[in-house]
Amino acid sequence: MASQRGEGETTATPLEPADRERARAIPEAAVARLAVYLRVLSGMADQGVTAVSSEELSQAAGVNAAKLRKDLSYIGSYGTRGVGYDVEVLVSHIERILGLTRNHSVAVVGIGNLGHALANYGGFPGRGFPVTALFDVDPDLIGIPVGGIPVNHIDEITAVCLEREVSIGVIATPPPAAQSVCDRLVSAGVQCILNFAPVVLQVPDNVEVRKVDLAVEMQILSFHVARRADEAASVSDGNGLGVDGMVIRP
Amino acid sequence: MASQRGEGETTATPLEPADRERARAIPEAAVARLAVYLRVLSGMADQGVTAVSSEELSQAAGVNAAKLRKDLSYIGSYGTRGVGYDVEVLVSHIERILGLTRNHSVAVVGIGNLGHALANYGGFPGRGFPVTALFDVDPDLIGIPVGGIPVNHIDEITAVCLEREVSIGVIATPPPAAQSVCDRLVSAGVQCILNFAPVVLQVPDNVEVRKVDLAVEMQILSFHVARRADEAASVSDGNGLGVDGMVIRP
DNA sequence: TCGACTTTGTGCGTGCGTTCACAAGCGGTA
DNA sequence: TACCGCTTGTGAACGCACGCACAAAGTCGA
Ligand SMILES: NC(=O)c1ccc[n+]([C@@H]2O[C@H](COP(=O)([O-])OP(=O)(O)OC[C@H]3O[C@@H](n4cnc5c(N)ncnc54)[C@H](O)[C@@H]3O)[C@@H](O)[C@H]2O)c1
Ligand SMILES: NC(=O)c1ccc[n+]([C@@H]2O[C@H](COP(=O)([O-])OP(=O)(O)OC[C@H]3O[C@@H](n4cnc5c(N)ncnc54)[C@H](O)[C@@H]3O)[C@@H](O)[C@H]2O)c1
Repeated sequence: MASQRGEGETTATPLEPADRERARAIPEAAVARLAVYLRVLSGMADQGVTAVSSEELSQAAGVNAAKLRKDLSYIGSYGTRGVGYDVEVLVSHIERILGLTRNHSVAVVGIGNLGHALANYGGFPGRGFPVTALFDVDPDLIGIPVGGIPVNHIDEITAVCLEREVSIGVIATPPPAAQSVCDRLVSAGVQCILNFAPVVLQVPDNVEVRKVDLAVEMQILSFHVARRADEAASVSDGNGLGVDGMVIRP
Repeated sequence: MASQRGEGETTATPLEPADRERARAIPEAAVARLAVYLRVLSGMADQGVTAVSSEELSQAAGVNAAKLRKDLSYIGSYGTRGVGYDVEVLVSHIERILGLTRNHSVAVVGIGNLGHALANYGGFPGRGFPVTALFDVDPDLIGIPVGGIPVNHIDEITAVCLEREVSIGVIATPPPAAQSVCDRLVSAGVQCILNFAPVVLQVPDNVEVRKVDLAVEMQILSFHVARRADEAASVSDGNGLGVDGMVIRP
């Protein structure tokens, strides 16, 4: 995958003033979808597709076509009426708005089960997020390379993060250590944090945190199971389990 | 109204009709937060805290106090004015609404880097989500126990899912296999899917999909880095804001 | 060159979610 | 018992986001 970057563009493309104001006004929800469009578009580009309509793209991305067009309009007018969008043009503009014209160095803290998976994962470097530093407290891990990067001791976090210009920190430690690790990342100058520990992190205003909480995801799914079961129960008899004849048809 | 403390409640607590209507009306966003409150409350309960005010709880959960109270009001009125909430009471009611009074059996498909981490993770069983089935296509993996569960071949997915009453399927395969795996899960009767593959899954209406997309998370972070950098640039850069029209929100 | 057709970009109504602000309700106290 | 201070629960206003529907704008063929 990975439509290669660093091709024709200058390494640090600053946004035009007009784009700057645009970027400020893009709704958070739209930003998340732009990232999805970008991936779909990259896939299309890899398959040699050069043009795409909002209808096609919206279906591939699983959203409403009007919403897609509105999302794209936040970043400018790069479509051609009557025709659609040029895939490469769209890719490059979304990348520019998302700040992907520059690489973002990633540090992973906590090289356990999850940390290993993240460090070994090949999907990030190809998308402009090279993992350049790994940290842990376990003496047995220090110095061992994981995914090609040797693990550093957490105490070296400030020096290493500064040296390697880490801009995104990933927390994959046990919950009790998460806040302390977060604090250390922040004082090392990291302003973006992706948190896997099921803990609500307290950070200063200038730091952006996103959390990935699998237990929460499952509980949301559970809620929908329950709601569905109740719906079924209130329609038919009081038994939603066991013998239903699997009536799922697309 | 079922307001009495129903301790000693049986494993399958059906929702009262009144609650059923409530549950249907809970905004999706609130459900996600309820799951967070639940975890914070569980932590408090473990530390012996028995009562909590909306102010305390909201700070621990990192949300606005008014929002927290509104969220809690969706599930009923279980607080005491002038005092606050009883931690255990709140825990049990949130669990009931989220459908956590019953266990949800989980199947993981794709036992690679990520699948191993998930299968080994101890955080799910403790929260009512026992992992009871693992699937892969790799012959070397079939039969090998991971986290105590032997890996089955993907071709056995229907039989095994039915037998073990799997209600949540987790997809951790490479992207090209994801849609096909999803289809097989669906035809095995699984109606809830958690997808780690960076692919937009197509599913029938009666199936609920949630996706965890790390690349998207990082790109959102990247967007904020870029926006912040531009902001800094426009402050030091005098001519940046000559553009007309566009109104910027504070 | 012109007209017909296609698809974008967006103004606008609608509905959901967030926030404010305060009355209602409860426990403690005199 | 009556009062006081505290916290909940919620009505109401607001703001954002979604999606419809259509004019604008371009392409293509004749
Ligand atoms: N494994 C999963 O599938 C999964 C799923 C959901 C959530 N999580 C969460 O992700 C986090 C990591 O999970 P895991 O399964 O990889 O745990 P793990 O126990 O396998 O690994 C944790 C690692 O963090 C290291 N560590 C501990 N304290 C540290 C500190 N102060 N500084 C740096 N490193 C430290 C440990 O040495 C260990 O290597 C946990 O918070 C867990 O709740 C994991
Ligand atoms: N590892 C990470 O940290 C990470 C991060 C983000 C996203 N992801 C995504 O998660 C998914 C899994 O990542 P990974 O690193 O574990 O990959 P992996 O290659 O280590 O493991 C994939 C596993 O899936 C199995 N598999 C392949 N086709 C299958 C099929 N049709 N049915 C069942 N099993 C099949 C393979 O045998 C392999 O064991 C990928 O889609 C990846 O993009 C992973």
